[in-house]
Amino acid sequence: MLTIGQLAAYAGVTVRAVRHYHQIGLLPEPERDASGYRRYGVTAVVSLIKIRTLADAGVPLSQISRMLEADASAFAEAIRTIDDHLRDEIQRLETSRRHIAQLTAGDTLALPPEVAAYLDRLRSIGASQRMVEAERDGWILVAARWPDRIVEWMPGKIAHLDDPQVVRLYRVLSEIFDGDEEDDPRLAEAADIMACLAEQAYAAGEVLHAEEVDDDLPHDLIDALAIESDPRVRRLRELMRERGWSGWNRMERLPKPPPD
Amino acid sequence: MLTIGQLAAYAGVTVRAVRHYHQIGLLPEPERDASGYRRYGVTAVVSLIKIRTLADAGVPLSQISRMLEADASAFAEAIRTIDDHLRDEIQRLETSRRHIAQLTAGDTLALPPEVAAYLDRLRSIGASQRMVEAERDGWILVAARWPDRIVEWMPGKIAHLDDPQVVRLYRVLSEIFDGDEEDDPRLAEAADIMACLAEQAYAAGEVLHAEEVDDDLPHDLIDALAIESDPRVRRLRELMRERGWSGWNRMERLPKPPPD
DNA sequence: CTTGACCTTGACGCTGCGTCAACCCTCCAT
DNA sequence: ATGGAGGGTTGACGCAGCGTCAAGGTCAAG
Repeated sequence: MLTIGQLAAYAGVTVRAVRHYHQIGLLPEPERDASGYRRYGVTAVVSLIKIRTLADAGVPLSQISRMLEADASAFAEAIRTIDDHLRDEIQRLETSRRHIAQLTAGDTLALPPEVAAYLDRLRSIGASQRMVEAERDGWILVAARWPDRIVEWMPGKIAHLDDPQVVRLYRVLSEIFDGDEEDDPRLAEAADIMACLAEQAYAAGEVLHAEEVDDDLPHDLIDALAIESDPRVRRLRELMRERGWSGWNRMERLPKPPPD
Repeated sequence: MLTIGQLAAYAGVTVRAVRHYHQIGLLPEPERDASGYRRYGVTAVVSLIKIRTLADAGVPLSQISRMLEADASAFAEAIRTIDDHLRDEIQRLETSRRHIAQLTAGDTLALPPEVAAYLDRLRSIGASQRMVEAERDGWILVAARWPDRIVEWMPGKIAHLDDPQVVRLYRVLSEIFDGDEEDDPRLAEAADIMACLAEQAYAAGEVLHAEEVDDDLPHDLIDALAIESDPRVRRLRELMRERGWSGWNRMERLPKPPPD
């Protein structure tokens, strides 16, 4: 007659595990001796070894009792099911590994490398750290909504940065937002450039029409993000409105210039 | 301002997950509106997306906040650690898959194929189902203790089954244990054969010496197993004792024939 | 006014045990 | 006889990451 410790040692498991198997009814509780100790016969050893064999192979404890009673075909079927689960789990983890290999701190987190390249380019033309971070967060919002299309958009965006007007715009905006003047006169200059760029884009037919995008939320969020990160964006929007454009990131020509 | 449902939908997670992140302090609790609803700003969206990006890559939630604040080198280090864990986990599961592929119902469970072959051979020479199952359980005990050495022992064991005496022995034992006679006369015949075989083995120097095996427990268990599966084994042991042999599975010549 | 879709907190469930806590039993050396 | 080490006993919480009720309060629309 064996004690629980001897049984566990023989089968290569912990005492706690054996008690757990009792609790869930996987291994029957044995008789107790006079002092209340569990006393095991050899059949318990054999059962426990079988249980561990299946458990080590990845069979969930809840299915082991069924499998020990199953006939060959039911057993094989159960094995297939479990193997499928294992395969799925391995795939999941391997996907995780591939993802994690792509991760870097800072700009590239939650963004495809194309966008990271765009942000690097932004920095190199003189955009401030704050500016780049704000852009990054905006693109994170876009990437979450259109993870595939964003990659198509980036080449155009990057090319756009060759335009001296755009460079000037980002520099001016950087200066404005790095300063703390409530009503910086350069806001007007920025608005002028943006209106001019919008005009060019409109002339080239590049302004998005409402139907092309199924969902306004990302743009609204980016708006909110910009305002949250610096309230002077609100003033910038007003200035754009005066110049006949509705927004600040997704521009639309206002139906009528408001009489002032 | 977004509700929790809108926030969750945008980031592609469940509402429950967002609340969980609040609970563990991963995502800060936002302000509440007049009715007690949580109201989220855009920064929460960006944070949540970053959190999901890391979580989807297999980063444990408990480490995500640290990683979001880490510099590039600490981040990379953390990534390595997590990747190592993922690799280990994948290996574990792949090991499980290899194990599970080997599993079959019945005889081969918890036994190497060599032993299964031995058991098949046993059946083919006329051993009864009960007999084979008892042998199987015994070998399970042995395999648990000496998983490597058992494979070396099997060829000899299988060859042993070519001996007509052994065949006769198993048939007689099968008949005895399939019947229900308390004191079957064939027990004596079985004992005679076993004694004879023991004599041959002893002469060939094949009897194990006590020092060769570091551990008696498996043999003791097999003894107990046999007695548990059929009490008449006890009688068989007595008969062996009368013939000058100590045991029934691991035999030793008794020091002196007891004067009767 | 009702209905249905959201929101709130609180709590248990899952998987397979690890790890106290607080106490009892046995055996061995002194 | 005694004391301590090394067993055993039940009971309970903890872990990871949420899913899933329960039992409500709120909001927008018909």
